[in-house]
Amino acid sequence: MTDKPTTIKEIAKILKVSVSTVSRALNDHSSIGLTTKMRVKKLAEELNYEPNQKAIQFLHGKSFVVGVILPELSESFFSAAISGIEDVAYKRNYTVLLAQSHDNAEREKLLVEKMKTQRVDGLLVSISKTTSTYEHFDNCRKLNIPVVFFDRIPPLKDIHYVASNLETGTFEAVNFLLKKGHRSIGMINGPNTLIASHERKEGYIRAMTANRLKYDPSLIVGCDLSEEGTINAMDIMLGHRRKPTAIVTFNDYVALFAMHYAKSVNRQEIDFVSYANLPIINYMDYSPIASVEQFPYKQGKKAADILIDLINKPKNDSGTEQAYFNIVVESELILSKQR
Amino acid sequence: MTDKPTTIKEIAKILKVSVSTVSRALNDHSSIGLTTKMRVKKLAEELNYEPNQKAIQFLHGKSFVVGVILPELSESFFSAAISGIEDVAYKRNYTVLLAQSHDNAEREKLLVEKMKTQRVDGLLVSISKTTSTYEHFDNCRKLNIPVVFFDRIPPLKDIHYVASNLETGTFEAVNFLLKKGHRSIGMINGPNTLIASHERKEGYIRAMTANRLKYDPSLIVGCDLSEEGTINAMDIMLGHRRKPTAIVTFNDYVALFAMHYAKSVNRQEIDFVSYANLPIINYMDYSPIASVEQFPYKQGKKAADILIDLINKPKNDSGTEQAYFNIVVESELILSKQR
DNA sequence: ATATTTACAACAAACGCTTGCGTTATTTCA
DNA sequence: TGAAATAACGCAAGCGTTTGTTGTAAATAT
Repeated sequence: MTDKPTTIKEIAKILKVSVSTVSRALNDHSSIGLTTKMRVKKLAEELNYEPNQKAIQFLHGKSFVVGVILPELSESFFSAAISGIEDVAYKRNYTVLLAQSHDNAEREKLLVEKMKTQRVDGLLVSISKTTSTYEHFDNCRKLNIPVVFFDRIPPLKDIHYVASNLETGTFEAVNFLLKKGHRSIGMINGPNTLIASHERKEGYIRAMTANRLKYDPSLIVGCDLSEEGTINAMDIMLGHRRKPTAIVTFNDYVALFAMHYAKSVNRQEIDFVSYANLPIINYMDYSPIASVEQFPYKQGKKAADILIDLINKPKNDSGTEQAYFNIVVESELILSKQR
Repeated sequence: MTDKPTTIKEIAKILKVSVSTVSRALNDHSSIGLTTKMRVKKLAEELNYEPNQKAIQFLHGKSFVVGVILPELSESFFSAAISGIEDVAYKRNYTVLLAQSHDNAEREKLLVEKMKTQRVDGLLVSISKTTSTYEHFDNCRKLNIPVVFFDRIPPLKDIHYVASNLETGTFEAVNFLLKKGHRSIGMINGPNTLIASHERKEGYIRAMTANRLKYDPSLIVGCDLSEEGTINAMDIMLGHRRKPTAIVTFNDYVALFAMHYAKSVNRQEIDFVSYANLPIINYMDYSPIASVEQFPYKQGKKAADILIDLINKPKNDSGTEQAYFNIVVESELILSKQR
């Protein structure tokens, strides 16, 4: 039946008016008579007319689409962030083009390329673990596509980003453990390439010194975040001469692996503190006693808002100094519910 | 510097050739001389030329975008499915426009509308828990936008879908428990509105009768999948006169709640079997002894493949009877690794 | 040397829609 | 009654690309 979608032209022909009249009628332009307006709208309705967005986008050079590139949707941090992004995007009449890099720098590059050819109006990016070059993003700037990074941000100047400050949350976490009486606190940290690893370390150190305790670097061990890596780290922890009685882990997965291992070697007395990623971890029998919450939904919202603002900002007229949004969302220590 | 993106026209002007020549040169058309080709390509490179997809899509009336609407990304079934969808979409040169209904029928309707105005070439949908009317999808057909449902499919004739058959997996699960010696097996099922609940029940019944055992309907209790609902169901289970020694739960969340509750009332001896959703559940100390795997990644791939085939199929020339793809992915019982 | 093919490139239309401007009637005011 | 204001609509350009057709020179065949 309905083969090709109805066009404005067909309506015009049937009603024996010009296409411009139809267009204006549909857009409630003031210079169109009420009767013609009605006739046009009625027929449009009947014919199931839907304006061809492709044509309109093409005409305006805008797509009302924001691209989102993130490492892994299955990580609940990101799926929560996406919800935030979606919510503001829809509220502001944008749609979301989503893609996962699967923590692969190559793929990430490819995706940026794809987004570029799709001519998204802006890009929201959380970079992959393995990304070490950043030209593909510069490239976007050349095409006037604003980029806002969130959570996993590259070590660059002159970028827009939204990220959480893990330093304060970590400070709170370590401080909490100290107040609880722990004196030897271990930390299973992430790879040094991540800014987040440094922030955690800083928070740890600050908490120690704030409590007039000596900071023992050997109590912080790096880890590639895999299960094997975690077990290696745990072996170091458990064999440490200072016998840590509490451990701060890089994320919930690491916590899970670590706790599991601790239990298997009968060291269940160790207290764990982690960073909130997995909602279900609270349902476990042996779970972290506290978590540093990073508010992914809020971060997503914020980032999307900034991006869309950026998109709609009048072009930087050569003279105007470009301002960069650097939003830091404070993290917060949340004590686990007693179960 | 670079304000507006470079166009083919500018290249033409600079090189003093026609736009068509430039276009053909860039597309390696045979009727363009090698030297001009080179000149054009070189300049295009220098000017950072990127073809304006909006214009191209508009011209062809195609967007090379498939829309995906699903309930919740944070459910790992869906995030896995998305990965499958993405993979085939990219391989076949499509991009993915994603949206979550958050299990809200209203929002789902809205999203379909949005997808329609965005003129996606096709739609992949897993309907929300609360969806009960389906006209919004019919609407797509009128615009010649093919729709393929996956996993959560509506009870309609004449639709394309990919879904898993939970009946066989459930049969295997119950059968497995019976072979293991259990004689009283409970099932915490989902709401009756879901087809999946029925399939589970059917599988349960078939396994019982296949083993010449009487089927006791009171051993299957419904549940709204919340924690409270699960605890209610568990109370019924635990108070049942036949004392179930094994329980099949609707999904991993329910399993988690149930196991936790079982442990808290010291009934840790009960064996659980669930449906695989959460990868991390295997890291728990007290976890299901087996899971029914539904292969979300595979389902996603399959669904996307069908959709894109549909998109590229020559239009149904009035006479040709439309064929509907109804793909069933068999589920499979996976025994948990001994840990 | 003339006719015919070949190689290369330009012209122009088309996709659906918006919008500045021009063109009619019709009304309003002096 | 004539001039100017107003209302209602049509014309046509333009957004960036692709593509069928046409044009023109050089190369080949006769």
